Amino acid sequence: MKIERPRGTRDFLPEEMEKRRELEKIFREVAELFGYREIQTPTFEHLELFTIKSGEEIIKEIYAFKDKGGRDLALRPELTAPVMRMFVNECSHLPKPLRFYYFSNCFRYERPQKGRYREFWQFGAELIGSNSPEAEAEVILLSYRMLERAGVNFELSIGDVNLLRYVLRDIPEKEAAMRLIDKEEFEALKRLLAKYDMVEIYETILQFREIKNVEEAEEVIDYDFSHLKKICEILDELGLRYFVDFTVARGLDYYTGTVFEYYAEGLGAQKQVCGGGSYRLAKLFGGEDVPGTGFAIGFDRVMELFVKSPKYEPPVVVVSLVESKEAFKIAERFRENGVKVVVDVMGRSMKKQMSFANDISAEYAVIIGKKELESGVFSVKDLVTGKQKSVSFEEAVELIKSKGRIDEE
RNA sequence: GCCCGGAUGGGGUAGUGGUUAUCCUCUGGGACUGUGGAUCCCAGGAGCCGGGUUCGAAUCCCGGUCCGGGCCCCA
Repeated sequence: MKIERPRGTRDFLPEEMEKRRELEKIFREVAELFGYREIQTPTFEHLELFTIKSGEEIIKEIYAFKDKGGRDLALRPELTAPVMRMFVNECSHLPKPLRFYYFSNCFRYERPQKGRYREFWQFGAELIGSNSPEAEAEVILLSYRMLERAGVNFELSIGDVNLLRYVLRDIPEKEAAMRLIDKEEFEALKRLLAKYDMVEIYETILQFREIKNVEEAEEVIDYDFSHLKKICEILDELGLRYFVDFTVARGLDYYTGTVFEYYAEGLGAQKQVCGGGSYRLAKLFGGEDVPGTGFAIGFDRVMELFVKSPKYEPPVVVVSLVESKEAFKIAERFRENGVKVVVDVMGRSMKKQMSFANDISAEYAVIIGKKELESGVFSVKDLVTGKQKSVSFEEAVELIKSKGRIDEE
């Protein structure tokens, strides 16, 4: 009986893994260029951390369990809460702003589908200590550059939950209305608002749908847009492409203002590749009321769109006709000189060893027989040209490292 | 949690209520014991799981699991 992978999990073979590392490297480089430093938090936390942030009803979407001491724990379903917990626990005294980035797996108990898995990876960043327009512009810029470098074709929408709260200030069911706006279920929204005789608010929200920038918004509603305007000024100056979209909403009330989302084509129903915004979470977790701004990129979704594939360098094959310990010694000499080599561990004939070298697309074979062992020379065969020559060890290393071709015997 | 569609060697597939389940690829070995790629030969390896119908099920039916797509959700 074969043991299957748990539902919604994946195995990554070398080729896929190399591609993932390549994308990860790009994200890291960009984050570090912005002065962000990597952190890591535990894979599991107290369940409470997540219920405080998101409410009891999220338990059904979480891998929650009791440990042997009866503690209620949960595999992290996201990273903002753990990062803010860490901040409150041990970083409150550090000079602000703090710039952190992370790349970790998260777990959610949901129905898997394209771009959605039960174990998935998030690459994110948090700027802690400020939610000024500059802080928010920086975080948006960082996420923008990361997705850009990854070659993703995306659309960026920037919204303001404060504006929505302002508009909905007299509605008893604010949260529900917010959700409907986020989901763009305007008919249901209309019914909800009609209940409270607030249809004119509905008209205002409908007008929001048409808005593409702050100037247009100012004509629709009397509201202080200076914060958002400042962000837009910076982003415009840098040539970023985005839409102001006030229907970008969040159901939870620790979001304080600016929120943004990135969408990409080609992912089916799961087309959001990144989401972010400003929040006040530190206080919820028992710390001072320090604001933060951050985002999380759905790493696996970006992977679906990430085409660049690093070229795999096959190893040099040491083809041995002598005792294996001699082959091991020679392989070690090459490795000490930075040359990636493999030796036969299958007890194969020379012919088979050559054939294996060919199968893995090796460019060079180093042949070690009695002759070579006695004379101390190395027979290097260029598997691209098919030509071979006898050289010293140093010459062999030099040739292989420079990827030189052997054109004649 | 809901709806739809799938599942045959490691990968890709054919077929059919009835002998030993097709072909390609792959992997290992050999032809060929100091030289790869070509060719040929041999070997390995499969009907998701459980139940039902039937003389007989991989095939039909039901349930489950997993995968894909959509909904819900998306902190």
